[in-house]
Amino acid sequence: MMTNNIAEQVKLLKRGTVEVFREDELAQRLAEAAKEGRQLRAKLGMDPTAPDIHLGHTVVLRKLRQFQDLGHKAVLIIGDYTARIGDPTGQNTTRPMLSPEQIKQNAQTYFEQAGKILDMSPDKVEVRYNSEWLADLRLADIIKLTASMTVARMLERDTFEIRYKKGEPIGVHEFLYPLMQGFDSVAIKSDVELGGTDQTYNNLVGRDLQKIDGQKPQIVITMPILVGLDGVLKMSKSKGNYIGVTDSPTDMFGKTMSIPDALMENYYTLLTDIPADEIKVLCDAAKTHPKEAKVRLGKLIVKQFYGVEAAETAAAEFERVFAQNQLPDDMPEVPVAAEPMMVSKLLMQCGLVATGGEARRMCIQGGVRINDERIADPSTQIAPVEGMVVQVGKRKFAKLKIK
RNA sequence: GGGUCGAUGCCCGAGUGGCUAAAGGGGAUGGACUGUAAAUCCAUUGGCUUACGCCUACGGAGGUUCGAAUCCUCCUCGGCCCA
Repeated sequence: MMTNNIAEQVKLLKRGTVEVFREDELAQRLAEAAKEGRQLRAKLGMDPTAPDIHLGHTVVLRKLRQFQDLGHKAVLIIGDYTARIGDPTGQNTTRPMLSPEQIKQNAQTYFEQAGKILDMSPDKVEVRYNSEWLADLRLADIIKLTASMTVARMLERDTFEIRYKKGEPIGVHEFLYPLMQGFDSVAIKSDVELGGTDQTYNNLVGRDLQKIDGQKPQIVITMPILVGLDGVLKMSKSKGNYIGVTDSPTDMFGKTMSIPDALMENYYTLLTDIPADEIKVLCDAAKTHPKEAKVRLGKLIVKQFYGVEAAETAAAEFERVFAQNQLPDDMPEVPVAAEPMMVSKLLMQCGLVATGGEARRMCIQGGVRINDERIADPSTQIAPVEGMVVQVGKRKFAKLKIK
């Protein structure tokens, strides 16, 4: 009976993962915890330099939530000390040091946003800053730590390997990053560590260090990296190809609608709980019209953050604005003076374009509409009227408010 | 420490004295088509000026020249090779 139960848990936890190191250990650890009546400690590291969470992060967070729902504890590590180095996974090497206040503030933002996915009740979450144990290490400790690793092994890391081959600089201190992160696992005695596949190496180092320390090595679960809206690069804030968890329902839905069809299956699998066989049907263009499937996906995503009603509203709004070319429900209201001015000035005041040149271009290219009338001449004088609707491109709107 | 090569616009990358606001590609944006998909086609892509022009830009600071991304000097950062 117990065995069966455990097998089911493993199956659940395995869904959507790329790899589990190792699956047999996971089953064993789950059984152990059940027998001893203790919570497993599932670790997830967080980078305090980029606190805004997007759907890419939620892939891992959703997995962590499953552990919580099975009664275990999420241990969130704020990498305030590791942030001094910067994860070599990113292209940037050394980052500017953040002030403690800044870190605290970023962490706060992170918790608020992660709370949309995680169970934040006190018995389900533990929060730790890694400066707690890293700041006081002495050189002797660090030497011991570095002695556990060889240069050859370090260079196995894909990012190091690539950069090394390309002749790009690699700071020696960057070698410390995986070690520090691995040491976190030792410090908090984690049972499981979650992360994207880009964290595989780092997380496996944690396993090694725990073994050396005489601990049971953590089970490492890697999740796929969510592809961004462009369909190619990984979803990230800096690439601008993301859906943020704080995006408005309208934006979330709209962005979902703009993903390439080929991405749908991936998104369904990683961002919803729809069973695999059902996803197959949805993503088969012969069985389901892609737009229909995408609408459903969009609703499911919005629903997770804003509820069913908001999801339906967003979908209806989308249909009206883009399929029927009508005006959106709520447009940002922009206060302007009543004096006539050139279109380009007006567009800038509305924040619809960044520069005069851009405004000019938009006009010439036919992207500017005022009260649904195309304005092609950038030197056209416009007399602002209360409620006048200014539009640039298909999705940028502003409603004038005379001040 | 010595030698050598390199740093160009959002990114990659051409350009070795004037024809260079700087080829080409990518990306992005606007338009056509459409399902805000893909593919395709056209256009735009430093700033200001109702566009005549002006200003700022090729790692940084000086210099040579009528004229410099291009030549010289110093500096900063990086690659590679030797030790």
